Amino acid sequence: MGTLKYAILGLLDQKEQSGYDIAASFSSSISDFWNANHSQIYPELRRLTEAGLVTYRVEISGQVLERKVYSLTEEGRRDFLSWLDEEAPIAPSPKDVFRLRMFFSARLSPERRQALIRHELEQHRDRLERLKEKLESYALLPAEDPRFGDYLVLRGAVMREETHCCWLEECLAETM
Amino acid sequence: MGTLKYAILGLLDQKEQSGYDIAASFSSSISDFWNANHSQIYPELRRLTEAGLVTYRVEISGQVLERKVYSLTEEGRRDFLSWLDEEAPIAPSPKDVFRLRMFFSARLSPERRQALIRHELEQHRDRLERLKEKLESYALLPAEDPRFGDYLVLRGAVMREETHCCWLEECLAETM
DNA sequence: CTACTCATGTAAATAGTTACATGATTTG
DNA sequence: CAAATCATGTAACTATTTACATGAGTAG
Repeated sequence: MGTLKYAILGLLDQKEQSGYDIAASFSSSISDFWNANHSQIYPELRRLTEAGLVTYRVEISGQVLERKVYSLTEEGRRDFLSWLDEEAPIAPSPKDVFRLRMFFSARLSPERRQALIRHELEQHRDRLERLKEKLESYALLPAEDPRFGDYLVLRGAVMREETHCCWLEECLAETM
Repeated sequence: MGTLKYAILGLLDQKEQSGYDIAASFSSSISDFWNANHSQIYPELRRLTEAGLVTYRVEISGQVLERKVYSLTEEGRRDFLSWLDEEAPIAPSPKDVFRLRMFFSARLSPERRQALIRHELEQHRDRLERLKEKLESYALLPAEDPRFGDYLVLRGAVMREETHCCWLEECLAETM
């Protein structure tokens, strides 16, 4: 699909930044629906530069440390906006190792099945707490605010985790 | 992670079957949390055979058409059951192209943003209907039934889709 | 006899992870 | 001065997708 390309173009559309900054975004805000390591980002930035969709200037931090600050070209912005506007078919259901385990869980003892569910539930409750805290920092934003997209997806992530926890609790209850 | 390996071993643990059958499972029941094409399955079955985790016998359908029926070896079953019993750390949030688009959606006109959401919602409502119909065929199963895992994950898939539809409806409402 | 399903594979390309490799800058 | 963070890259491997390739069996 080449989605990484558009994730990067979209971040650069918001503000010019380095590969390192992009990697940092993928480990924080965006990590609730996309991620990529620097080892994937740097080569992609090279390809985007070669394709003329982004350019960079070199900044020096301190005495020598180089920092390549990337920004979109006209063509890059056009490409991004045209991707953003596409009505795509929905993605196949995401892969989920835990659900796979539950699918096969009739082969476990009731005790072990419950232990696995409890372990999963604990971790998802932590994630949910973290997300809720983040969400609080966004009061209800108007739809015109440039950060409205952030708010929508964060709200979606909270709902997703809440439902997942809820499902796990039901699984526990039904196996007791 | 090598999850495909355990998905295949788990299916073979349920009953002996061919690569073709496994591929069919990945396009139906299991597709709500895992999938793989036959081009990934056949090479994996070869590797599992070489590793001594599965064996096969050749069946002939009709006059000549060969069908390799795979089953678990003792070692294969041990390996599968030990994987099944592992308490693993939760997976990173799944990648989701639509959420990525929504994250950037401040760059769209309100009309286009709404059109994208409505398009997504229609498709997820269809998927939800299909899942609900499937779920009806499972009455409440006792936790001891070998098909109880199927029931749990199907219930989880319904909840996941319901929440996703719910989120999309909220997105629509808040942008109007 | 045509279209669909059964059945098995390989090849080539893209996507993604983990490890290797290096060195500067900042903070405590 | 040690540890964390800033900063950029490559190499090797694993995972996944799409396309190529072939042919038998079945139902209408």
